[in-house]
Amino acid sequence: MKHSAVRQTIIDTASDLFYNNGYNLTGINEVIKEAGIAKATLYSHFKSKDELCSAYLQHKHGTFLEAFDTYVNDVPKGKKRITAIFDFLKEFYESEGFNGCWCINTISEIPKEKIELRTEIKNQKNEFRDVLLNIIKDSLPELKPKKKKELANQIYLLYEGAVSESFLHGEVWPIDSAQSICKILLA
Amino acid sequence: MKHSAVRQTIIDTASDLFYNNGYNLTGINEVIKEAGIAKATLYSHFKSKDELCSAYLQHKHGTFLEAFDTYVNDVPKGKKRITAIFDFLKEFYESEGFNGCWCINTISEIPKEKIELRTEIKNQKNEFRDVLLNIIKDSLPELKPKKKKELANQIYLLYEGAVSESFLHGEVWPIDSAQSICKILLA
Amino acid sequence: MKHSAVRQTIIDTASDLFYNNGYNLTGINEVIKEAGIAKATLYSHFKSKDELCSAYLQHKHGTFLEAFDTYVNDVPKGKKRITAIFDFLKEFYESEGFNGCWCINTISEIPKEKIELRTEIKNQKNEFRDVLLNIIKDSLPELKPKKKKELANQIYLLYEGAVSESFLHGEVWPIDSAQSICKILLA
Amino acid sequence: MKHSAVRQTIIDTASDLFYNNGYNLTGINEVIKEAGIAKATLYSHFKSKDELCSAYLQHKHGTFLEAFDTYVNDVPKGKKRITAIFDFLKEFYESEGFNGCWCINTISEIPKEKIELRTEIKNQKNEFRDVLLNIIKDSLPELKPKKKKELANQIYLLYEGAVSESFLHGEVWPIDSAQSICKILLA
DNA sequence: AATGAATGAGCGTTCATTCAT
DNA sequence: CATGAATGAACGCTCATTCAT
Repeated sequence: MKHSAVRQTIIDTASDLFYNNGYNLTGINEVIKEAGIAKATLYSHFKSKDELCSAYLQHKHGTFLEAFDTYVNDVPKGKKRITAIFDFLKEFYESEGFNGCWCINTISEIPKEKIELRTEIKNQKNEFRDVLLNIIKDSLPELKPKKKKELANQIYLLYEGAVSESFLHGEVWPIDSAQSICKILLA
Repeated sequence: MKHSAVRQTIIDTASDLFYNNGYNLTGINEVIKEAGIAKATLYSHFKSKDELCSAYLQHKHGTFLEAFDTYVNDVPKGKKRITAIFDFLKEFYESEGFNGCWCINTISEIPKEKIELRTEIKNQKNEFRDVLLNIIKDSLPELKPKKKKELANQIYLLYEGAVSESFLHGEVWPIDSAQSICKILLA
Repeated sequence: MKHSAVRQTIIDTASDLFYNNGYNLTGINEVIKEAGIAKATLYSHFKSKDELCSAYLQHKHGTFLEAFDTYVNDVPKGKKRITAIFDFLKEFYESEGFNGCWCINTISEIPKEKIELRTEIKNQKNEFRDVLLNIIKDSLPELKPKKKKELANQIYLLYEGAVSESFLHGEVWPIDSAQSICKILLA
Repeated sequence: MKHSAVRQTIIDTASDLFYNNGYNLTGINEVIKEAGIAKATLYSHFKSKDELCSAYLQHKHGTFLEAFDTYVNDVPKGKKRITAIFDFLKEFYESEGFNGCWCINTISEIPKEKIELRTEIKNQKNEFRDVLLNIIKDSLPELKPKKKKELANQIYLLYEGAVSESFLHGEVWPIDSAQSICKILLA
């Protein structure tokens, strides 16, 4: 197996385990056993569990953004596309293995001193806000720049709240609620 | 020192440590050292770390609800009181030691099998929604019952999102954003 | 409750727990909880768990000897009475809560240095051998003294083996086997 | 040191300690200190103390059976070989570190729920009975099968009783007594 | 590049016992 | 005389990481 293929196997395996069972609750031994590799192999690809955590976050982020873009861009521009953001979330919520937001989950598990991981998480969220802003720019070009940014932040806030709360309660209403608020904001 | 006083010392100490540094990242040894008690003393008051976790969650919830009620009920009834919810949050955010939501933080740290803790967390959130609903009933009696409940859920969602996001970014804008949306909903 | 009554309650409770669940596996807390007394009350009656262990052994021994005497002396003198020893054991084996020999069980659980407990156990066994010897003297007066003693030791050995092995296997055959050997010895 | 060598070192060390000082009275810390290994090393070889206990029992059993076979098969076939069983036991009793029967000792120390260990112990005893039966088959082929099995059980019972009692009293007479009974049975 | 045995530090928990009240 | 809160020491066990091969 190619070097990079092993690396990807590790990331995929770790991602599933970290996301499903929690970062601290998943031991290195579990990862290597599931990935079918030796312990030192893991440490030759990632110099610490934290570094693997970083790779996990990036992997989830990349996969998410791709799925998100694909879904949303498939919807006609305009307000429809904006509210489709929450349709996407509903699908995400209903998909097998939904476990809330990896960023929120992970930030609770790591000590404050681990600046690099916390920065990674902030960056992801900021990038997601940019993605939302671009969708707005595309879909609602008539809005003033300031208004666009404000709306992006609002939708971001609703989205994040809906992820957390639908997960916490195990119920879909927070997503519906977020979407209904979104429609009001667009009115 | 009275028995119940020791118990409260343990809860206070554990609460600070769990909330500031994380539940799993805080060892029992740290709690007893900080509380100045022996390990067996802790275990005579709480039969497991999980039980102490439960006490921690309840302590935070109780303290929070009291401060919340005091603050909000001090504001004249009506829309003012509703939007004051986010003024309270801003004070909470700016207070020393703000570390986001103990529920969201804790639920990320515990395995799925720990039903009791997860139930405790859900109950707290539902109770908070009820508190919001009662404020609405008090402040906006003219609304239809269904509308009241819907509004309570919306404000709950905004509040929760604002807590998480202000903490994650270390910035106040999510609270402002939530409040501005709230005002729109009340318009 | 009278002082001595409390003491007896403790001994009875501890005896049941030590015998059924093992000496080391039974904690002081379990004893006091079951006996319905305070911890310091126990320690006012027994200055250590070892001392309670001693009382437990003596209690079992006394109860046993009484039941044994009653049973055996009810059988007509002669060889019948000797072999009835194993009928008694069969009843003991079949009684609820049979858990082998408290001496053998306990001696495995305590460190070699605890001479007092080990002596207590040896004394019990020697006393039991004397009891057997007396039964033989009573039942088979025609035997020579040396033969009596030899027979007592043999029956003792068979009895002890039968207790241990019936318990270990959870089967009655070792008692039958012991009895059949006994009959040969008497022939 | 080879992997399997470390494993054997652990078993040897644990066996000495468990057998001499008792299973519950011997902590894992004592085992690793004596074996000169790290705690996690022990747990990489045995996933629990119980599993180590199982290895200890098997080790004692194996060593015992080998010594037993060697000794007994060195004696000419016939009644001599049968009674030599107790000569072997006398040597065992007189050997340094004799501490009774590991099975009897261990079964007193473990809770009833530990079925696996209790089964292991029963199996060892049954295997020993089979060994005795085979010696009888070899040595006294003229006996009827039923008689052979009966005799095996009787000798087993005498042997077990003699082990326990010689250990308990610290005296050799139970072995002599058992052997004398054995001779009667063979007469 | 890959292995897996070995580690030191720490985990949550339980014990028999003491002592101020 | 009885209480029960508090203790220090030890328990069995798991962790992320290293290093000789």
